[in-house]
Amino acid sequence: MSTDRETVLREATALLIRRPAAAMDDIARAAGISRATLHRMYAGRDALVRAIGARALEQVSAAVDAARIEDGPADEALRRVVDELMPIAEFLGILYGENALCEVPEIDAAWQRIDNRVNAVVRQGQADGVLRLDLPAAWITEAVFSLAVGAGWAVRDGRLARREAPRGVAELLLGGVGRTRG
Amino acid sequence: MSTDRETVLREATALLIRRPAAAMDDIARAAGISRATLHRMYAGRDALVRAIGARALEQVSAAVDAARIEDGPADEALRRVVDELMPIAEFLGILYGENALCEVPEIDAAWQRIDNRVNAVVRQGQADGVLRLDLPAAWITEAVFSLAVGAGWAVRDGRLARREAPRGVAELLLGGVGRTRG
DNA sequence: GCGTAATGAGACATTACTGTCTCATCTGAG
DNA sequence: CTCAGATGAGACAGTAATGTCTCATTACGC
Repeated sequence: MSTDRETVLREATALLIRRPAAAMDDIARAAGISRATLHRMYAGRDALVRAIGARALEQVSAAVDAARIEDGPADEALRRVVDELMPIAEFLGILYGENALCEVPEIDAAWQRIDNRVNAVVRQGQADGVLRLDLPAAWITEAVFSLAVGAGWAVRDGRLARREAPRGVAELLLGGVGRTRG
Repeated sequence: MSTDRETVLREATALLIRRPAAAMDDIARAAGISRATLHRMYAGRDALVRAIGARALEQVSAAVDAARIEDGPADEALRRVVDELMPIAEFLGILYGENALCEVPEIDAAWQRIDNRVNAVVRQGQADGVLRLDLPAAWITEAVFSLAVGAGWAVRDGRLARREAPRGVAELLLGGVGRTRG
């Protein structure tokens, strides 16, 4: 079948999100290839999971790049980053779900760089008076990703329309759900 | 060591959040008991995981009860439920992390009941004009739990002070992070 | 059509975890 | 103190997954 690494990684990701304990056999079948080929492409399960993590980080990093978060007001930057993040929420989700990835130094470092970029934008937004000062910047940053992941799950489970997701995340993040400012 | 089931479940939960693939051996050591005793307390790994899920649901359910979410305005109800949820965010986290639990009918059903209770409060809040109507109730409900779990992670990793967490979640949820209503 | 490379199917040994067992030791009630 | 019950340490077989291998078949460039 489709033996290109892109497809394999995508299918493997999709499966591992649902069943993190899936065996190589299941992963291979999900990707439409044999277990032998999967082993030829990746030295072992660890290597595969690390490749998935690296790929996920590439996607997230590219999304943040595409959002040009360093340009313009922080609130608009956050809207853009959410817009870019939602289509790849699955990749973001696996970075959250597969805690084993945090123990890979390179992956953890790469994640830290992404987190720091968003964090810097948040702090800038606070300094510019665009974002609230009474919430820790680290928490706002965490919320951006948490909400994106949560919305991704909701979309996958059919509780939230895909086209509603980006606006839903951005509106909730920036404006909150209350009609009177709490 | 401490052989009461309460401690064992708590330690097992704490470990499985970090390493969902942990072996019975690791779990026993983390709980300070021998693998033999762990097997005497729970018939097997499945039984242990299901017990953890059931315990987690009890905690979450008790938290929602304690918050009396059906009383008073919805925004205040959400603040109370966040206050009650944060101390047990780890239990909430494992319900999100251990996807295997969703496949246990009783646990999934119990979770649905909790989700529905919060969802009903959200819809009531929208009908009362307290919560925004332009965000799906299901998404707001999802966000409550997503933010609580995310804040729990941030607290565990030292990125957010524990005492800041409840207010941080409630403020972000209800008021958003922007200084101008977005 | 030919030949090289890649794939699929499956055998195989190895490893890791599980679940059960025994037995020595410890603990606590009477 | 004594004894019953609980625990810890570890042996043991069974099982599932891994990683490596071979070989037949397929796909593809020439």
